[in-house]
Amino acid sequence: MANPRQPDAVDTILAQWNRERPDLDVSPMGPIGRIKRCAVLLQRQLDETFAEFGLSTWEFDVLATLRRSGAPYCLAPTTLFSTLMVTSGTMTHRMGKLEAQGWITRVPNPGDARSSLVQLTAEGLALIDRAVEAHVANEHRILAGLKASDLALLDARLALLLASLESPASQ
Amino acid sequence: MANPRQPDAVDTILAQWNRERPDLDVSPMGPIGRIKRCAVLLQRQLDETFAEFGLSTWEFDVLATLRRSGAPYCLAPTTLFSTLMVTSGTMTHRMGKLEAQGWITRVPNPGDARSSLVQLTAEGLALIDRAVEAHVANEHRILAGLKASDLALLDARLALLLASLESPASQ
DNA sequence: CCATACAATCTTGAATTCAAGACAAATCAA
DNA sequence: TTGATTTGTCTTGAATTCAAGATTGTATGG
Repeated sequence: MANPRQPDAVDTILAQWNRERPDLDVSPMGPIGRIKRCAVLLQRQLDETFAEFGLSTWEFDVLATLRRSGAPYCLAPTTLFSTLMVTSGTMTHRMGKLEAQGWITRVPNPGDARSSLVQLTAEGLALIDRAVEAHVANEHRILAGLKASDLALLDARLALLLASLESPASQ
Repeated sequence: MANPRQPDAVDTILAQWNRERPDLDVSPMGPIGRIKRCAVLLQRQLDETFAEFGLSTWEFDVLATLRRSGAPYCLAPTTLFSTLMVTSGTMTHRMGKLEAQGWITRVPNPGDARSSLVQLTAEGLALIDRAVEAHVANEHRILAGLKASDLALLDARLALLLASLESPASQ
């Protein structure tokens, strides 16, 4: 009926479970397994472009978060770690590394003496502006194998799922 | 025109980039960012069920891979780490932990003295059989917020993307 | 048979992450 | 004001992972 497609790794997993545990309806493993596997494979390809700029994924993520926040490219650590879905301890470690590289500096937070603010340096800004151009081009290349209509459908349904996962009810 | 939906974290990111770098077409960040974010949020919810059985994700993954391979639940380390997309060193470490827990044993490989085979113990088999039932139920619950038709569309397009990412041409 | 290449696994050291708790500053209640 | 609570960040220690190289066994070509 619909388009036949080439089998992927998840089809194999589903077939194995259906043989071994026919009492279970393992169909949710399809989308969940594919999301997980796509995430890993996508990440590997994104990393290659980051590496061309001497960046790891997490370095790119922090610099990009500061960049897209707009001038003066300055955010509180709490904003950064909640946006990036990591713990505060992880963020402390990341800021130390990025500061040592000269890509960010800490500036005092006039409104709250418990924290500093994190700001892109001129070097950090120049780097992330170049890196994000290559990154976006890379993403276009990675998705070029899909028709625009399929990509739009995929994105719309991912948005539904993400909204469901982000809603408090699902916690 | 189409269904309005509630905005998610990725909508915010796209809006920020469009404001800061209107020269870039950042639309691929939509699906790629959503896949990454869904993967993280899904994983957190899956972990809660694994924890009920005293399992971490990677422990579940190894035991489940052995289980779905069928009797005698026995695979070579190379099969395991390529299936699970980790390095051989990671697999060595994992096998040590699982063996210490008594969930797997190593049996000699009659065909190749360089390797042993890894086999589920009776305890490991009983554990993973119970855990996978809860895991599948949990996955059903997690996806219950989506209509079946949306889920089917999502899965079909994810399969297209995954096939594209798994094909050698995309490496 | 031997040398060479190849394959499977393990070891080592470094990087990254988190959870839990420590600590200081801010906020709130009275 | 003062004490209690909350908030923001950092520290510590353990867990997990990978890359690179070491080790051992297998296959292959003379």
